[in-house]
Amino acid sequence: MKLKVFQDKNNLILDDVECFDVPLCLDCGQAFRWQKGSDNIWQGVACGKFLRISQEGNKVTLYNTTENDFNNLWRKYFDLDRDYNKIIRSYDDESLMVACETYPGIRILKQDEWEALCSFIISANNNIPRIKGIINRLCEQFGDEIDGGYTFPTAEKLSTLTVDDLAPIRSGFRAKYIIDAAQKVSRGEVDIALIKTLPFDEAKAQLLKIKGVGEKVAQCTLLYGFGRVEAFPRDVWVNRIVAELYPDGLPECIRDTEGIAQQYLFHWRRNA
DNA sequence: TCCCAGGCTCTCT
DNA sequence: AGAGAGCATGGG
Repeated sequence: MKLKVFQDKNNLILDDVECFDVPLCLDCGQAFRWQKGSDNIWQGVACGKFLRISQEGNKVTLYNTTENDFNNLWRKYFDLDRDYNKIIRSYDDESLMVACETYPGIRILKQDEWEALCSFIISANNNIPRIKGIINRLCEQFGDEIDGGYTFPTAEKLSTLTVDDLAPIRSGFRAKYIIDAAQKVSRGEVDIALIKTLPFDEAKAQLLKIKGVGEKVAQCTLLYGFGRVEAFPRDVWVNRIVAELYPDGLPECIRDTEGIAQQYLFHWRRNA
């Protein structure tokens, strides 16, 4: 995309953005920590920074942000170097085309690997408002304060806790899974750095060693945390879509970008 | 009140 | 290997 980037005092402006709907990206069920503040400015903590961001038409404002931070952090986080127009054009499946036309601004956020893993462990058999609540309490209790928000607690930090310590976040039966994940990741039994280098199936196998991580959570972690867009997480909504539209298999055109197609379809079906 | 939620583990066939 | 119960909690 012919993205224009320039500084306006303390703010970083993006102009002529394509296939980028900031509120949609931040609130379509892939990340759980962004909140809409007053005056339509969204705020949250990611990439170790507290960010406020807003959008009017094709113009996006990242408040109090340098061009360095944009290029080093946010460009990747918002997946701005991927040509979503090209991907959408490559879809020749009718339902998928409708989904893309309806919600063309969806992008796959490249979140922190550990945060994505932990977040989708919490997502199991849970609803999105409650997932957000649990994760917010987790960050407030055990993360570090940073400007207006809190960082996501590290695996090292959480590995020192017990299930009882997590009672205040009210995560239910998932607490023991969070602890197991934190312990395995912090001691390198599940090695995030290694997983980045592994082929998809081997990477998934590593994640499946964690209690509370099954097929769906592993796929979500690989998609939203590791940027593996060939992942195809199947939740109840996606399963409905597959049963209704693709009973004989997924369309050929989504090969290698299954995860992106999945996100369009998920959001489309959920809001139908 | 009841059903369900971006599922997983454990147990029983 | 495949099916089914149980799981904590709270939003709608």
